[in-house]
Amino acid sequence: MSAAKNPKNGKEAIRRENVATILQAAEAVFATKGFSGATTAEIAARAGLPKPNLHYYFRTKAALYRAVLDDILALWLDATASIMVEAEPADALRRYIDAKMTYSRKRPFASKVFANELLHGAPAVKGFLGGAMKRLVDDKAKVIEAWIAAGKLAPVDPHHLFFVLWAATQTYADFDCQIAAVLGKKKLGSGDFDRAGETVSALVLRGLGLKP
Amino acid sequence: MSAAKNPKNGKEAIRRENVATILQAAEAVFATKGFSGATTAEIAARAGLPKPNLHYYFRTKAALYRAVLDDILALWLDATASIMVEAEPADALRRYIDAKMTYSRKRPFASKVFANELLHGAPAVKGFLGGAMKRLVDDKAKVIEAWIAAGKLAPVDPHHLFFVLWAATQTYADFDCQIAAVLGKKKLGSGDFDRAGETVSALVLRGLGLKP
DNA sequence: CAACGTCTTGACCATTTGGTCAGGATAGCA
DNA sequence: TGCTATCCTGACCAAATGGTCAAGACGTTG
Repeated sequence: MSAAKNPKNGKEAIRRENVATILQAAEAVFATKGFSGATTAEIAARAGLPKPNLHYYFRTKAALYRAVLDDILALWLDATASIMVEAEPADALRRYIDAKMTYSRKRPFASKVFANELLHGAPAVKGFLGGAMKRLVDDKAKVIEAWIAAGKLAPVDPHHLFFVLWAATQTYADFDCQIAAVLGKKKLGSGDFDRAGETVSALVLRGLGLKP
Repeated sequence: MSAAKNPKNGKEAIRRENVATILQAAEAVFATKGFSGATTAEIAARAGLPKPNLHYYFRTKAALYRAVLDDILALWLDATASIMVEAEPADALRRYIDAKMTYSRKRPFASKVFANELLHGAPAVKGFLGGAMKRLVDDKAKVIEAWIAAGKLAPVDPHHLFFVLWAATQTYADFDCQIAAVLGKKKLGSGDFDRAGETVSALVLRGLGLKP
């Protein structure tokens, strides 16, 4: 096995590692500073690399931003896995809320970068929103409608249900500092996220006529 | 009555008008570009003034941002008016949701500026969050708890209830482009906001054991 | 081991941008 | 009418920042 084919050694490994390091640093900086506020110098410093080296891997700041965003979009499409006709509604929704809440706790930077992108009109992901994401949501909305038609769920607009679920879960990542401040804490702990998940689940499930 | 005391004429009126125009332009630009992405040149252009004139009224970009933010914080503290012990829970909550949703529809820029500020760690409003806002929310949380104690409401963590309500209503201002894209529309119309308000109200009220 | 392609980096550049300044215009007032 | 305070603005500047470049280091391969 040549080094070129073994990802653990050689230049291929160097590239892989550096790209990963840069993406991670970039996600953090874009999350806390926004696209315009982030500087390539800061990202490079956080990645522990000289700036020109960063530009060697990603020619422009915009290209780096796109790469970070692409990573995040991939995450997005997964979480809905539990929503399928065969599943028990209460179970599926509980799982979905839990998945989204976990994502907010574990990948807050990703959520923030995405939120920031949306806030500014989604210049870089408009295509995704109206394309892959719309198709996915339309699809899952049909599942909800099927549940309603089967009398398993109180009538509700499925799309708006999703908007509420996204908002209620992502708010704990995006606006964590507000929530922490109002709760009188310095930072949110896993206990807060548990409580949040329970509250959202209880509200939504009972709101849909299901047993929490 | 001297001109100086009559706000409709004279230099005082000029100042008032220019300040208002600048604040409005700034709110729009800060909302769509963020603090770092906004340029004083663009704000000035939008306000129809030369840049140095803008700096005449607001010495620095940061000062202008603070002024915009202060306007927004004032709005924030009002919406909760309907939450009081004497009120009927279902009625009060419906009103609150409606007020927040209206605010999302009518003042989307304000919501976005605030969201942007929170996303970036609230450097400029941390004091407000842990101060006036925390006190207000703690106060309103006691009202919710009183309702629960009186058996008018299913048990729920009052703070997290508020977080969910904020998220569910503000998402229609902050992330409008995502919602529009998923709904297959160019822009959200008042019909969408109506439907959103109904959905949130129905979910939350039933979720709290109330009649929607 | 030599030659080649990939990676690394200090120094540098052009542009953007927040902010300044000096002097002119204008409103209010004696 | 003339004096003062406020308002307006074209021209300008220093700092920050995205991006470049040329030269050197390093791993890989024939």
